[in-house]
Amino acid sequence: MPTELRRPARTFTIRQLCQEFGCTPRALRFYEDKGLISPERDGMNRVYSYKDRARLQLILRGKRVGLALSEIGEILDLYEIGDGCATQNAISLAKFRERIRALESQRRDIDMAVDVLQEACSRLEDQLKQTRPELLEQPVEAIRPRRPRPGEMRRAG
Amino acid sequence: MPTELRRPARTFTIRQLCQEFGCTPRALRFYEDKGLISPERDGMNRVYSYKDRARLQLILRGKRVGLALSEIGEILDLYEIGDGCATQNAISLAKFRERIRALESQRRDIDMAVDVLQEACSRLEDQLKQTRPELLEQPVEAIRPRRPRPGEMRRAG
DNA sequence: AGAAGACCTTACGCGAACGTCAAGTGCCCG
DNA sequence: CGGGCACTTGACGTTCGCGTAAGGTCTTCT
Repeated sequence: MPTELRRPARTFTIRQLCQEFGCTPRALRFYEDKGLISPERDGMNRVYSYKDRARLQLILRGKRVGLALSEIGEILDLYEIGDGCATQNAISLAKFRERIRALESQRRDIDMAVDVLQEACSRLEDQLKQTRPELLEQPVEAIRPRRPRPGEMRRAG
Repeated sequence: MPTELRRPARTFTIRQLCQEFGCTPRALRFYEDKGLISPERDGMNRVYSYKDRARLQLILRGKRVGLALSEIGEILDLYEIGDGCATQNAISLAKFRERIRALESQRRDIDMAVDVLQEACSRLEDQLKQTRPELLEQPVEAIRPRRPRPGEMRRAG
């Protein structure tokens, strides 16, 4: 089975990856600046491989769960090690175990937050059913560009 | 049943809450500045009630799941509404539904991240078992204050 | 030829969430 | 009554994760 059939050796432009994952070119270049991805070059232009794409996916996932880019970098490095320094690996291992515990605790937080929000939604629904049932099930922007409230948020940007 | 037995009407100083929840006085004042908590005063000093404490807990939970302080503020406000403007409530409802979806997706991300990390841990363990089995099961700091690596992270703070 | 895109680099800017002084107040303790 | 501690209010500094010009290169279309 020829290699180009097993995996078409496809490459991606920066724009393509951005569209696929919903991020900006600036962000990708920023990640590269931080050493998280290192695409090939065609002249000046960046050329991303499947591997780069996979890394990007991990980066974005990590971000969404609140990892800092530096932490994501450590995790990504792991896949390049192979025969690295044992002490270093031991440190990584301990760190990752900590990370796992943190993530699991975070998952509990999420569950609780969802509960809170869902209870809040029920209360709101009840109220709306009694007053303005036609406003239910609307997407956010279909409702109205909110007028300025008096005591909204004191100095928030 | 007298009230002071049902709930001792206890209050907290800023330091006490900080110790309990592992944050700094600066952070608490910052949240207050943003309108997320409004403790009473004894002269100049802040006096936190059980209610304030509960709000703080929600704030920190929200933070850990990646909510911005402004979003946390909206959620907290909900518990003060009662008979608020219906349109406003409808907007809140839609927003919260969105938030719930986001959180559930985030939960999936966490599950995947945990998988990644756990797989990574297995690989590291295998390697260490073959090379330096005595380093296993150590907490991070018991191992060694890491020596400076050459190509660590190019410009990360 | 000229204009339009898609890419590049450099560099300054920004908002969020605090950290970190500096300077003052109130209260207890020896 | 001086010292120390916990608290206060500014006000400026910092880090992270990019956004946003400004200007240059290369290809491609008309």
